[in-house]
Formats: sequence, structure tokens, C-alpha cells
Amino acid sequence: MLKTKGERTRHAILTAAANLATEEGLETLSIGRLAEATGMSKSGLFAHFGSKEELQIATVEHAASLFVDEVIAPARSAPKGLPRVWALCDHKLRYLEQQVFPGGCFFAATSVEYSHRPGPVRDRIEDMLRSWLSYLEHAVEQAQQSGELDDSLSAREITFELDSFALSANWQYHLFGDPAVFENARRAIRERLEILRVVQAA
Amino acid sequence: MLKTKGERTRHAILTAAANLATEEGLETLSIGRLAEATGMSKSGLFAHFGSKEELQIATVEHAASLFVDEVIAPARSAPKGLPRVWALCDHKLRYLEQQVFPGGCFFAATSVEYSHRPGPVRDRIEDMLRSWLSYLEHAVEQAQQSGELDDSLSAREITFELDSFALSANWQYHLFGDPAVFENARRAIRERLEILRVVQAA
DNA sequence: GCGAGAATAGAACGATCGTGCTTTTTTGTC
DNA sequence: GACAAAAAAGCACGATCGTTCTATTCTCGC
Repeated sequence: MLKTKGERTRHAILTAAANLATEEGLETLSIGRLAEATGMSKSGLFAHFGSKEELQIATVEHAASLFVDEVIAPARSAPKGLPRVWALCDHKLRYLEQQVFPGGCFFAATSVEYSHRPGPVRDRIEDMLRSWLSYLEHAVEQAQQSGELDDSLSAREITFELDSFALSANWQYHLFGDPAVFENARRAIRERLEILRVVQAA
Repeated sequence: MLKTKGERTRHAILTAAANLATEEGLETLSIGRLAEATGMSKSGLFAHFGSKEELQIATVEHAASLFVDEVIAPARSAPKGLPRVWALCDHKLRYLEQQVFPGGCFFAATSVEYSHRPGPVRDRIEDMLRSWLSYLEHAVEQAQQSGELDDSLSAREITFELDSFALSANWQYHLFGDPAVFENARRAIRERLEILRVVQAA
């Protein structure tokens, strides 16, 4: 894939754009700044997209496919039920720890930036995050149906709790710089799942 | 207080700036946009501050004092120990629900924006968040020392978990728009504290 | 209610923004 | 290796950015 030069350049631009967006913001990101980062001219770079908004949308979709590759896809090899719930959470934490994006989770960063900025960019970000949360929720439901997790608490609420720890770890790490927060989150998730499992066994 | 006209105007500017910052970003916020929002001229507004950076710093401090008034101060009337821990969490959720800032928690929004933007603005934001977290952690420690909370888990880790739920609720609310997340967070916090309390009693 | 000083407005600056148009360079095919 | 097509660059535009300087309006203590 990426046969033509144009496709390769476009891919490189989107990678740089996604990286820069996590540190400096996607709306804030200027064409000139991105051109400088990729070593291209403003107009040469711009020609790959019809407008800044299309560049932003393409960047979101590029980041989404990276997220799928790094988090969703690897977890699919884990057995349905509790192991898959754990795999999803663990891979998301790894994706954060390994700094797939230098400024942390692309969607955590951009969703804050766009939550009050209506338009197609915001819509794609929201869609992606809805997809992620409902995929995790679905995995939780399966673990409840198989009897591995207590079902007195809704899958939605369990999902809320589990994802909170990852969100918070990402946030604290990039603000305070201490990577120990990832272990905090991992322990909190493991312990939460353990409690939900134990209750079911009683 | 706020005797002179200048002080009143400055206060009004900072209120507008803090409000706009939660929706549109503090770095993104332009003097012209803020002048339009306050009905002033660009230069008339600018004269209250020596530079945009000083305006940003003043805005952060304005928001910090609002946060103290809305969250820290009311919780101080709760008895030390578990009640105060709960009061801090609950008041923070109320501060989010009642939209003291239209775009949610000022510090959640701006900390993401500035986490990779070194400088005095970032420093003040980080300081404020460190203060908040260590204040909450101190309250948790007191609850542990009084025997109300299990102390086999560090106060730091408990604090991490509790604040995660509020952060996540704020984030989800402004992205998805469903105020039910605040009740999710409240329940999660209550249940987490309950489990930590029960363990101690056993 | 007058006068000094504070508060606000007006106009302009260089820089950078997103974007269009034109030209030059590069790529891939026969 | 020539040649059409694609990719990249150059240049210029109107708008807006933060900021400065000067002029005007308002405030408040006497």
C-alpha cells in the first residue's frame, strides 16, 4: 500500500499532524507550522487537502485507525468475557504509556478542544469515542452474561469506572510527568474487576 | 470591594475570559474575541494587562479563586475525616453540574491545553491542580488516621481513583451531553468509599 | 463641579493566518 | 528517454493576531 508518492506524503503529513495535535492542539495547528514540521511548503502541503477542515478530519481518521491498530485489534485475540475486558483496558494503558502520540491520547486531547466547537471535526471525534466506549461496554456485557462479572451494576456504569482510570492516568501523566500513574490506573482497574468478580462468586 | 471602575471592569473581563476559555480555549482566546464578548475595544481591554500572557495568568488566578469558593471552602465546614472527603468530591461534582464555567471545569480544560506548553501559565495551572489533589489526599489521610478508611491502600491511590470519576464525568458530559454521568460518578465515588470503609470494619 | 488622573477608544504596525492562482519540479508510463 | 500528469513550490490576497502610541472620555476626591 501507499504506492504513489502522493499517498506516502499524505500519510507522513497526517502522522505529523496527529502528533502535533496532541501537543499543540488540532484547531490551533496551523498549516505553516505543519509545513515547517514536515519540511514542505505551505501550498505544497495544502494541496493535499481542500481546506484546513478537511485536513483536520483526515487527521482524526488517521488517528482513529492508529487507535484501532494499537488497542482494539490486539484485544480481539483475547477470549470473550473478562479476559477481553482486561485486554482492552491494558492495551489502552500501553498505548498511553508507549506514547503512540507524544502528547498522550489523541482523542482525550482533541475531544476537550472540540467539545464546544460544533462541526464535522467534532462529530468524528465524538463518533470515535462513542465507538470505543460502546465496544468496551459490549465486552463488559459479555463478561456479565458469562457470569464472570456481577451484573447488579450496569455495563455502562462499569465501563464508566474502568475508562475513568485510563483517562485520568493520561491526564496526570502529561501534567505532572510521573509514569507511576499508569500503574495506579492498572491496579485500580484490576482491583475493581476483582471486586466485581468476587461479589458474583459469593 | 471592587471600589474603582477599573477593578470592576477588570473583574468582568476576567469572568468573561474564564468562561470563554472553558469553551474555546485559553491560548486560543484572542483579545479581539474577548473585547467583542465584553463590549469593549481591543485596546481599552488590553490596557488592563501588560500582555496577553499576563491576562492569561490573571484569568487562571481568577478561576482558581472561584474554584476555592465553590469547592474547597464549602467542604471545610464538614467534619474532618470521611465526611470531608465526601464533601470535597460532592462539591466538586456540584461545581461541574451547576456549570460554574460553561465549558466545564476550568482546570480540566486548560490543563490539557497547556500540558505541553511550558511557561508561567502552565505553571500556575499545574500548581493549582497539585494543590487540589494534595488537599483531597490530605483529607483521605485524615480519614485513614481516624480509622474510617482502610489504610492498606495509599491515600494517593485512593485520591487518584476518586478524582478520576469527577474528571471523567466532566469530560463525558461536555462531549456527549448527558447529565446522568454526574450521578454515575457520584455513585462510583460513594461505592468506592463504602468498600474502603467496610474493609476496615471487618 | 473642577481638575487631575484613570479608563477607554482609535488607528496603525508587522506578523501570521487560511487560501487561491501560477509556475516549476518530479513522478510514473509507454 | 520523452511526455502527460501529479506533486510541490512561489507568490499574493484579505483577515486577524498581539501590541504600541496617541487622543478622547469618564471618575472621583477636593
